[in-house]
Amino acid sequence: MQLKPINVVIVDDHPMVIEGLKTLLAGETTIHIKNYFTNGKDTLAFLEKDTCDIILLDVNLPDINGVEMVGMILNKRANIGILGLSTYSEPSIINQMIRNGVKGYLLKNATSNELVEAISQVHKGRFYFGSEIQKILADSVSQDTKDTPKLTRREKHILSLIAEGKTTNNIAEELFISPLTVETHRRNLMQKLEVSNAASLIKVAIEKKLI
Amino acid sequence: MQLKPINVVIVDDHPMVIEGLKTLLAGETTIHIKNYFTNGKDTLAFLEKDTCDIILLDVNLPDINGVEMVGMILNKRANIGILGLSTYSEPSIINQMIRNGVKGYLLKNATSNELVEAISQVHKGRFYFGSEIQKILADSVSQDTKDTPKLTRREKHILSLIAEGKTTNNIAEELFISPLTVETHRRNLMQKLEVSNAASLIKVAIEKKLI
DNA sequence: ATCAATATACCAGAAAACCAGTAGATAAAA
DNA sequence: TTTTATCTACTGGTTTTCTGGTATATTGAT
Repeated sequence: MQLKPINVVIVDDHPMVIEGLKTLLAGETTIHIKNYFTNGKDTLAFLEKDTCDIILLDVNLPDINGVEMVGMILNKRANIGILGLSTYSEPSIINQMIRNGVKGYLLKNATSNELVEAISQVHKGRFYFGSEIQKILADSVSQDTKDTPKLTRREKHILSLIAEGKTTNNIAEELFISPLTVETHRRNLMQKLEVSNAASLIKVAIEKKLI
Repeated sequence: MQLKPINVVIVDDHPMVIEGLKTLLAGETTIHIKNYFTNGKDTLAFLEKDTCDIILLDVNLPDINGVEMVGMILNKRANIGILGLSTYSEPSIINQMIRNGVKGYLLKNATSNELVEAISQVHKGRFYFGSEIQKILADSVSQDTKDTPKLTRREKHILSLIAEGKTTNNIAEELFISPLTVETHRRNLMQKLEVSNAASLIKVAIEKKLI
């Protein structure tokens, strides 16, 4: 019945992990490990000529940054499903990976069942994020928002106008208020977000999702 | 066998959509529509006292912004799975919703099958994003990166220092170069990203994932 | 009705950023 | 080797932002 097994490529600089994955997937007739690589360069070279269904991609490769790697792979072969792999789980990295197009994420202590489940889900075009990962993502969101100072409606509005590159005078004209008032709001914004200029104001505002 | 149907609450300001959803789900014995609301306030009031498994949440509510709504719901009841619903599909909104914690996203033209599939996947703790949504997300990523001007290594470095709130002089000291040189880089950065001040420089740099 | 929060407004000086134009040094690619 | 890109640096002037104060009108909530 399994005429077409799922072709998987493993990318991880740690040979032990590769062996582990091979063992975990050994019994699965639906999954075929087509190849494995220990760095980004070789993987990309492989993808020049050949392809696969799923790539298990370690986040910490020696040569190429994991996040960029995702983009590069999908640039070449948009229909490969990428499953991120890592030992730890830093929320910001996971977030970036997702934004760049990974279809799933696994910790390296995943069980055989999880692994198979993840691969088959992603192969079906779905996403797979285990419960630990979901928890981590949820925590990172609440953490972001917890120590966010409250901005007034007016402040939020002016903040977004600053982000658009408008000057104090521009904003004053647009809102029919005095430039001096805009200045005050500007100052209050910087004080609340604990920064000392507009550039970092925008950075932390975006980090804290105020824009 | 279905002792515990999945309890679903529908939130949409358009009664027609609510009716449509009720009809589409009518035959499903595994899914029970527990309640429905046409605005955010009522929904939150309901969640004060009662709960459910899944919320089908329209993005364009009359009173509360859809993105914020997600946060508010999860704040009260973290284990409710939220499925975003909308007619159109603006990538940035979908991205925001996901970051705030929706577990899935559906277009309002979804078929009955998709709907049931989405609800049951999310109820199992998985994500559900239909192929259209995945395509939209993928496009938005490639669109972001396609018209991104190339920054030199030095420029990227200085860009990130600007984002940290450092002044031209600070940066010059840190890099052991003339403030005048930093000024030049600064200008080139603004020119490349087509902005006229540091605030918007940071904004578009983050949008284009250069930071 | 009163209190707290918000939005408004001002002065004045210092610091930093922005604009326009130019140009030498170096390093990498054609 | 010539070209191209990058990094470096300058002059001089204008605009904007930042800092440290102060202060009144308006609004929302108790």
